Amino acid sequence: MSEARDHGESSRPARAYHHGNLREALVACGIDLARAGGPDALVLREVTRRIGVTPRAAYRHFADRDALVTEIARVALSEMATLVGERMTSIRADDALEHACASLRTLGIGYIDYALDEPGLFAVAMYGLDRMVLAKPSEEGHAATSPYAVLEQIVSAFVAEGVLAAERMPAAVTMCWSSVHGFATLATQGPLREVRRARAREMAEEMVTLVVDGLAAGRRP
Amino acid sequence: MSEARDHGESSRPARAYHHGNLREALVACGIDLARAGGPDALVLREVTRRIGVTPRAAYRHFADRDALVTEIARVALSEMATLVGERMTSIRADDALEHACASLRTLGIGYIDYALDEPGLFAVAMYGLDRMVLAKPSEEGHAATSPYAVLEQIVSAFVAEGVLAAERMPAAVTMCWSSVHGFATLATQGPLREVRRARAREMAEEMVTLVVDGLAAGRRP
DNA sequence: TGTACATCAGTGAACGCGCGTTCACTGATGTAC
DNA sequence: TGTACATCAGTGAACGCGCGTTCACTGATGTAC
Repeated sequence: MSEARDHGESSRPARAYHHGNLREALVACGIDLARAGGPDALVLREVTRRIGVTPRAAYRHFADRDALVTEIARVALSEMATLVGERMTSIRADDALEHACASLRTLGIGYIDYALDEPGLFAVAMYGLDRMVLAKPSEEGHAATSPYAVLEQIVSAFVAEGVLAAERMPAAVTMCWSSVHGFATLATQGPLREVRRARAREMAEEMVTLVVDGLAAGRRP
Repeated sequence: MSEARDHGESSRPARAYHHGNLREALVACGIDLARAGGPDALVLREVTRRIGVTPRAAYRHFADRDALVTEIARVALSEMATLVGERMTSIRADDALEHACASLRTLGIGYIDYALDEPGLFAVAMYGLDRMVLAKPSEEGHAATSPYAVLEQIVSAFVAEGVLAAERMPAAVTMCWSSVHGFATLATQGPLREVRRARAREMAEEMVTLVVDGLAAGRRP
């Protein structure tokens, strides 16, 4: 809900020739299509058709369809990050371990919630996920934006609290991400598609709890 | 490797008109295409082209493209089940808990191995996964064929051994499946695509170990 | 053992569709003087 | 303040592609008698 969200057609009287902000309109409309039908529905011609502009016009703003898809993936990813980020700020906890647990829960549930609420955008977001991981957290200034960097940070807190062996950290990160991503995928595009939304949320919460508790209870004698 | 695997063109002199076993040839060739490029590469016209038969001929054996895709998903799923099943038979363990742990590891790693070895077929298999879950294990006679049923059986052993609370079983099943499926998806179609195969296998083993150990160490005081 | 005929398993050509992308263009905008 | 002109942001029509699917058909096969 943070970026370009309203259609160009509504904002201005739409001058005959120069649209004004066609690029933003293309992205906004692309988001609508992606939301409704995932990556396959993100058809360049349909986007221009809806805006009431020639297909060719899109090429003034994007090199090709792929560039548009990538841009929308970026927006979706940042929407998800915003959702998680907002929830994260309201976490209050007494000790550090408790805080880490709550953060991990919030991150996992947030990831899944976004997928359940916006399955189409979630599917497109996976398209742009590549750079999310490959960029090392230390390399980028705004590490906190990337969900993956946030995950690493939280799990490292478990290590700092002596609850998780340092050498197990990579595996723990992988497990957290895989389980949450896997659930989101199964519930969104896979066999759990038929499960009612409310029930899916319950299942997600139980699963995330199990993951987090498993990690927190790993204290060695 | 269990079902139809060789091309029709190689097996017989290929009579001019009647192909002989076109249906099997369609499936075999479809598998080749799916293996090479996933669901999108599974193009009906291309299949018939390769076999050297009119597109129309396919409709003698399949209602439409979707029926062919479904059939290939079924084959892929059964290949995966076979792979896991074979590995499962060679498990030896002293006590029941140890056996359950080894089984769970084998199942998880097998699932991921199949995805890593056959990413295209894995992607198509997800297409046919729906019925795998929705069919309750008790309802079907050959419950052991479905990976999901096997998973439920193994996890229930953890409950029987008093290591896992009965009310947590559904969440545990979900977690196992999600983490393994999520990893397979990330490593196959997602951001972990770039990771070298050997490294991906290492990561998978570490992660599965973490999951299984977490479940086994859940003994309550 | 030979023939008639129903059935089976393909042919060959075409339909309509919608896509991404490219062509040479023209109308609108804003800046220099 | 007015005009010339470069630049920007679109138009409109078309290209080639490949897909899934349907038409009326014909050659091969096997069974009944």
